[in-house]
Amino acid sequence: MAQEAAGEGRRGARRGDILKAARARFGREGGHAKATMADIARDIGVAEGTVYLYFASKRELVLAVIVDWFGEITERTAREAVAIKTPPDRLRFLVLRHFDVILDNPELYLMFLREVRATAGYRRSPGRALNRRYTDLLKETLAAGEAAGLSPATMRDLVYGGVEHICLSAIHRGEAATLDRAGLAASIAQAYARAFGLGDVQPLGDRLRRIEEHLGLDDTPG
Amino acid sequence: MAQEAAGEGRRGARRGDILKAARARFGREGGHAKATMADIARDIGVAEGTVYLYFASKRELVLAVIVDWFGEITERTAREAVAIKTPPDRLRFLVLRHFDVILDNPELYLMFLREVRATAGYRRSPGRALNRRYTDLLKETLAAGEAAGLSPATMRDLVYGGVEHICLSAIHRGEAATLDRAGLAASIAQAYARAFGLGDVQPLGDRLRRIEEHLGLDDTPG
Amino acid sequence: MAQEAAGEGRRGARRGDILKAARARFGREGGHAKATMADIARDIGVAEGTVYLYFASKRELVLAVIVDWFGEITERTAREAVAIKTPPDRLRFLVLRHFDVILDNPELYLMFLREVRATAGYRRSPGRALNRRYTDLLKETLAAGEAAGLSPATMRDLVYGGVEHICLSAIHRGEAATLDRAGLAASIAQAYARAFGLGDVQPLGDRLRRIEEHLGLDDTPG
Amino acid sequence: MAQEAAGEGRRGARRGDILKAARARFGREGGHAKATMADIARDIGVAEGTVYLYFASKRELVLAVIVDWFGEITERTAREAVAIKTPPDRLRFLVLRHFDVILDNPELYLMFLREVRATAGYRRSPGRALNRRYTDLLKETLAAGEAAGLSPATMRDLVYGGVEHICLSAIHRGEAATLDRAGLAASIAQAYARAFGLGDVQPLGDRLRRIEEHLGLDDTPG
DNA sequence: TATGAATGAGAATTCATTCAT
DNA sequence: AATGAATGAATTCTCATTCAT
Repeated sequence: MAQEAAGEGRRGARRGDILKAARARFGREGGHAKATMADIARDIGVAEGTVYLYFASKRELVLAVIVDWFGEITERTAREAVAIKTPPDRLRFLVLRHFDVILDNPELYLMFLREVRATAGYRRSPGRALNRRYTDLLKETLAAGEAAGLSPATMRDLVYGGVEHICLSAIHRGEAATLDRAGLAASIAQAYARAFGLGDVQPLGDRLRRIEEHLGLDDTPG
Repeated sequence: MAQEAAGEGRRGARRGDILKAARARFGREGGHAKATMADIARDIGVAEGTVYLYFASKRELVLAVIVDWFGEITERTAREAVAIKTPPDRLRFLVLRHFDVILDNPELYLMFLREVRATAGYRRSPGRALNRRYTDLLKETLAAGEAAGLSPATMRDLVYGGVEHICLSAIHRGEAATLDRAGLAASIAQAYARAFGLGDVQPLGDRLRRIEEHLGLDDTPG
Repeated sequence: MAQEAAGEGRRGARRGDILKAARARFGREGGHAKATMADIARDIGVAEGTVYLYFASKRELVLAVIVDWFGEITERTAREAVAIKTPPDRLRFLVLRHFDVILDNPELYLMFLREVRATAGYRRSPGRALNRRYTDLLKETLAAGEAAGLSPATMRDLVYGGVEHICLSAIHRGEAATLDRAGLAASIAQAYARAFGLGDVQPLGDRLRRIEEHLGLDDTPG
Repeated sequence: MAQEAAGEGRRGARRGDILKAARARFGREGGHAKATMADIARDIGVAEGTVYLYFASKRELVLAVIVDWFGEITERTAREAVAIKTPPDRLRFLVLRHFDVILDNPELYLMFLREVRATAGYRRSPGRALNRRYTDLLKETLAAGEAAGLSPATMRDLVYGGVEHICLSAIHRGEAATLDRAGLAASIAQAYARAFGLGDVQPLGDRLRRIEEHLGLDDTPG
């Protein structure tokens, strides 16, 4: 039972210590490139060789940290998402969550982008499954939409890509801290809902037209 | 005047040779990380030290290559974009162009993402102005639309981020070559047009104002 | 008695398991340098520390494997050699056997060359006695010869060195498998028999001279 | 002209310094395994990186040292050998020379055996040609003799293998210094001359043919 | 007897940058 | 303007051996 928790037991505990120390180091400015195996070993008071008893190489440790981190996020996100019933609300929730994921751990996210996603063997990596579970939450939500010519996967890429880009831009401008995550998430979710014909969101133009007609205003004044 | 042309004069010619060789090296698999200053010097038959007479450091050379590359793209895109009158068509054109930019030179684009945009001093860098001119083409196009709560800059980020994400995903899956760029660009442009209310004959804001005036509502409520 | 058999008793059995696993590992491409103590322990399902209860160090295990291996070979060779009565036949037999020893276990033989024979303490090592018994079989055979100025030990070194060199050359050329061991052994044994005046082998030149004289042919025609 | 000497010129001089320092280090007890690149660099007062400007890796340096050493030996041996006319004398000379080569630089010789000859790519390596030139001196000498069923290459292997074995045995016994090289060389050369029918005024084959013709025997019996 | 987690020293290699000529 | 030889810091990974349990 304790074994099952994958964090108990002498071996599991030590492995957990290493992962924790590594995540902290990798999360610092400069990311995993600046962190050395010696640093991590020293942080938890073991010999360098000891780290290699648990992770065969630095790259493996990097990947393990990401899997570990993404696992937590996915777990939590999936748990919370089920409580949100309507697609538009769920979309807003997932967009906001992605803002949090990136802005709270930019270095880890960049590490994921560069080291995991950009890897040839990624499709079969253990990280792949986790990431898939995470992004599938959005894909399923978007599948409720009815966008002409766009597959759910493409819609998902558009959403995550857009959020990612906004976050990285903000980080680069040094405005990450002051970003109105919730507000942006709401606006963006609404925009995408319109884009993908999600929920009962009706194109703004159509709604305006109805009002204009009702009021007897010309279609194209002056 | 000859200097202005940036390609005239003995000095300009040599500088151009270096830029060309560097762009070729940086564009290869592995990008600029795998390319050494010695490689570049050897390619054009000069000594290593000579490169430093034109570029103070490798980083500076990297930035110069990007500015050079982006300059060409921006020039061409701006020239071609003016011929396209309606915002929806222009949006589709710019989306397709971004697909081409990334998929034709993935290594250079990644270099731009990591090395240029991710730089503290980016805002004042010469590359910044060029990139701004490039992305402003889209920003202006999108400004014609009006989505509640989204600034033109944010809309632009959403569009470019989405395209970027789709391209990188395709590259990672090894499906970059078979991507239906034109088809995807059309669908995506349409989706964003819906998202941002683009393509309506008249900007939503103007129409709303007319309605508000007609109803005798205040200009700035609450 | 049980101890003497070196294979009886709980302790003897485990020791034997380790030796067997080590010999297999050491015999692989790369030899003992590539084999780790952990490999060997894992092969027989014991902990690394356990191996050290039977062999004080890796070096000791290496030596024990060689003694073990050479013991078998010597035993068998001595047993079979007694049946061969004439020195020339015995020489051929021992040459062929040496081809077999080296070509069937090149890695073990190289290990013997480098690790055992090249050791300062070799003369007193347990392996020394065995190897001596093995090579003495040849030395005694050659002692029957009457070579001017060559001690039996030197003659033995010449023979074994020659065979060794031919085998290693063949291995390096990748021709070890196609070597005509028996044929080569016969020719080589005959050459050495002539060299050392062994048995009734008379120098070819002398025999020819007798024939030439008998036929009345000139010594140096044309 | 100075360039031709392959040791002149600034670059050649530095390369020569490194080779010299490396040969000295590799020749010490423990051989090249114990010598570090840092040792060699320090010996001649340059930075570690400098060594890598002349030799791409430690292995390449090892091979270069061997080629350099063997080149000298071959040059000298070939030069001196031409003055010795009769095969038996030449055989004795080459045997003695091999004693000198091994006993004067046992560590370098072992390095050659392990690192060069035992290498898959050896046949095409630059060292191969040199070694071939060296051993061919003996092969040609032995070709004058005729031993039933033994190719000149095999005869050469027997000779060099025998000498090698005697030397290594002497080294291992700590008797290398007191070895009577000249005396042994004479006896051994004589033994091999007998073995291979060398030293007879006329090749055995020719004499046999004459006898066969005299007796009216067929050219190709059986 | 057996375990197996922990140790820790040790060495090759890269490459942007400099500066004397 | 051009050369190109020299620099040297910086980090990963291996594995025989030990010893507390």
